[in-house]
Amino acid sequence: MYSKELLKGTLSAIILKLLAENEQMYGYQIAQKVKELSGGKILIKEGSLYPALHKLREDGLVTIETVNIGKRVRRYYKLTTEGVVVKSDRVAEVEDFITTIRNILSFKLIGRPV
Amino acid sequence: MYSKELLKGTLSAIILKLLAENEQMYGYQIAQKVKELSGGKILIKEGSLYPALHKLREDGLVTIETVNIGKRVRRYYKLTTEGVVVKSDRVAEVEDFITTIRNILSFKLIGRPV
DNA sequence: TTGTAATACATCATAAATCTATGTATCTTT
DNA sequence: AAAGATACATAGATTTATGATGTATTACAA
Repeated sequence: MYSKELLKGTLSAIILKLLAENEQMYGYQIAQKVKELSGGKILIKEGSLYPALHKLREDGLVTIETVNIGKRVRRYYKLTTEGVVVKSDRVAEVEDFITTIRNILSFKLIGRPV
Repeated sequence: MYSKELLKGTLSAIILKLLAENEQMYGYQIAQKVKELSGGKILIKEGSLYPALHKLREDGLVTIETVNIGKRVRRYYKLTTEGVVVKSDRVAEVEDFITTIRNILSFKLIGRPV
């Protein structure tokens, strides 16, 4: 796991990005997906995830749909129209920021297979 | 300027990196250098910079030398032996983190292999 | 069948880091 | 003479992630 401070400012961008790609996801699923995509290096804790999702809701960027799976509750999150727009802005900002940091820290570019 | 949260966790790595490259620097100079290297996109505020520098001192990563320039005080910061080691760790961590985030957000690299 | 891990939600108190605002003071340029 | 740049510093507010804790169901292994 990375120093927890590093994640700050990027978590909402990550969530918005995943929702943009997957149409709808529930909280636990988002955490698992991030764990998977990061090779276990980013583990989003419940205390981070749910407040972040509720804030996205408050900001009007996602809608919540509650579904009962058997006796268990599951809440699906979907991007709103505004959420789609904000997602692009946030992701672009993180991308720009990363480019700047990489310049300052003199990181080399390494191609990754897609 | 980026969302201020984005900088969190990277500031000390940036400072350590600059000190590793420049042997000794003073606070104001560090702020100016970061501004320059970031194309004006990262503006480190005094309220961020000086506490960060003092913390590096407390952690034994830098030494401080006070110099009088005319009647003005200037404090030069230099990496300690431990500071050199920690600098490499911190920079590597940020690099690794950035790579992970880039994967998740699917940033494209110029000239990447397909 | 019992217990443990995984699934799935949630909140509160805390910690860490940066920013805003404020302060002091000198030097340079107009 | 005034304004802006240089140069340091701290207190308090803010943001955001985490740790700890809580509830409850489902699946799997001992």
